[in-house]
Amino acid sequence: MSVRVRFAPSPTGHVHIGNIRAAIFNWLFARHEGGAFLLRVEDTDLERSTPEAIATLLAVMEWLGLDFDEKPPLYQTAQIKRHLAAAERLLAQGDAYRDSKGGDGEAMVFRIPFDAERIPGVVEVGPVDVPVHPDVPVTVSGKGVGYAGVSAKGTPAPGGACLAGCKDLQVFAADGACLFSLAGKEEAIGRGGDSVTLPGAVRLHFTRRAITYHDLVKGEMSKPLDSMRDVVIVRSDGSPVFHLANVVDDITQGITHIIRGDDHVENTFRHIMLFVCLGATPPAYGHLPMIVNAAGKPYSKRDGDAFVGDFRDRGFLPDALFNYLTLLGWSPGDDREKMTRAELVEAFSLGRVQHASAQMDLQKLTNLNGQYIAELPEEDFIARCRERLAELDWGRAVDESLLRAVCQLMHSRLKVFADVAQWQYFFVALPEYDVKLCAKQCSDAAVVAALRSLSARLAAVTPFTAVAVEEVVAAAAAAAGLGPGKLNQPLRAAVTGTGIGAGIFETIEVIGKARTLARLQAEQWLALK
RNA sequence: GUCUCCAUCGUCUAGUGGUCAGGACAUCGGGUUUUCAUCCCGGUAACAGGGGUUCGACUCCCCUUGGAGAUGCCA
Repeated sequence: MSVRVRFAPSPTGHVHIGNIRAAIFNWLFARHEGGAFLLRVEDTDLERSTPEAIATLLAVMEWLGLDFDEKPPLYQTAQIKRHLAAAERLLAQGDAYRDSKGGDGEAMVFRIPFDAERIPGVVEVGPVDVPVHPDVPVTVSGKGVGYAGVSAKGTPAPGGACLAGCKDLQVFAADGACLFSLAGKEEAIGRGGDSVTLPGAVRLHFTRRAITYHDLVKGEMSKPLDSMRDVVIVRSDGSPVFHLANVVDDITQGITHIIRGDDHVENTFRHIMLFVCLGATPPAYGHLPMIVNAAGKPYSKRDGDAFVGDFRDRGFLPDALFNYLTLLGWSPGDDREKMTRAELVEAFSLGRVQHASAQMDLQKLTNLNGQYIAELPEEDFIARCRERLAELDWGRAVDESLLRAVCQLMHSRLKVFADVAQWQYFFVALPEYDVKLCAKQCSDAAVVAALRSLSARLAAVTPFTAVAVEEVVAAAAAAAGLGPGKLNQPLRAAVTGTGIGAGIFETIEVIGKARTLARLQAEQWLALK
């Protein structure tokens, strides 16, 4: 059977970086295997799943080049009938029951099957004894076994298990008397509605069973059935719960491999049971480690820079972000880091995915982005800069030849497109001056005199080239008794207002004679001292 | 509390019993006809702790510590 994977986000308008990483890994896996990558829009939260939010989701995927197969995508809200039908089926089979605990009406609850052996991966662990607190009566019913454990301090600690977790259950009192034995009563209690309440019990004895599966990333996984509870699948208001909807949709879409975040490992055990009880073969699972913030904590709504759109807005290239994200929690096994899509598709495998969570490193992303920008063809680079500049009020109608000259000069040092905002001095008549910098660079009397002498000297320079300017500046510095190069930074401050940039003579050539002279003569660099 | 998962430089990672524990980002120092960046060269920096198993553990097992997730009507 060919591989079919899916990305199933709930569209909220803000696609989280962790979610999109899951999408990327699914996409990579599908492309590597030559399978299908499907999209499912889990739009059950009507409040947040607006048409705009869905459009944002699709735009982000397109931006990152995450093309999906079998359009249009599956919309979860359109599947409610299937979800509910599945719930009815479970109810009819005795794999679910109605319960009113906690809700207004009756919710529907999936029962962990007592004959759990029919679930692939369920194994018998062996007999165990669990101490219980005598102050809290033990209850045994179709909803499970209720009891209180004993904490380290000897106080009652909340406990409980699904009925299937306690095969061959026997309940004992302090004097050793057997208060209850489940053997032979499974049917009457499980589906018949019988229940018993047993005060004074101190010990539970039963055969422990566990459900296991092989995780494509983490390896063998196991969970004792007695640490599981039955699962609500339909709310008391009649709406399907995530667990049901998710599994039913995966069956509908014929998903063979589920690759998702670590936070779902716990759900996997019950999802496998749901698949089997709905007559489907459980898919293979692979759980990706989470991406955490700089503090090592999971990203929350409070963390500003965790949305994909934010990275796009700050001027990261989609290929750079894509590449960087593949490196979070995965590596090709050799020292390669900067890799093309084709190389990533070729090298990707779930077995090489990390088990532990990864921290986002903005500096490394930025560095990688700089590498991608450096490789951009000149025309492409210029186009992106123009687009970016158009967002700034002084960058809206820039001269084309000036723009090209600036781009050529600055290309190698741009790491993020948002930084073109610092190019103001190339385009305006008078730049904004860094007061502290000017005070530092242009306070010396000899420097000031040399700078003043420069406008006359420079006025005579034709053509106004970097080489010619350099000669003149060197001469001016020498005439003022300044060492070679000592006038360079003061000149930069006086002409550009900043202390950083490309070579000063090249920069001045691009700025041009007229504006250079005007800035020198305006003496803002001095007035602001 | 209980259950599940996790643990190599500051960060991302390589490593599947024998390595001077490698690379990248960051950082520090030097160079590229003395800004910043690029580029080049070099340095600092890690196996969470304790027990085992073994001739020999980063690597296998156990415990502790720390972190994350789950614990019936969020997804």
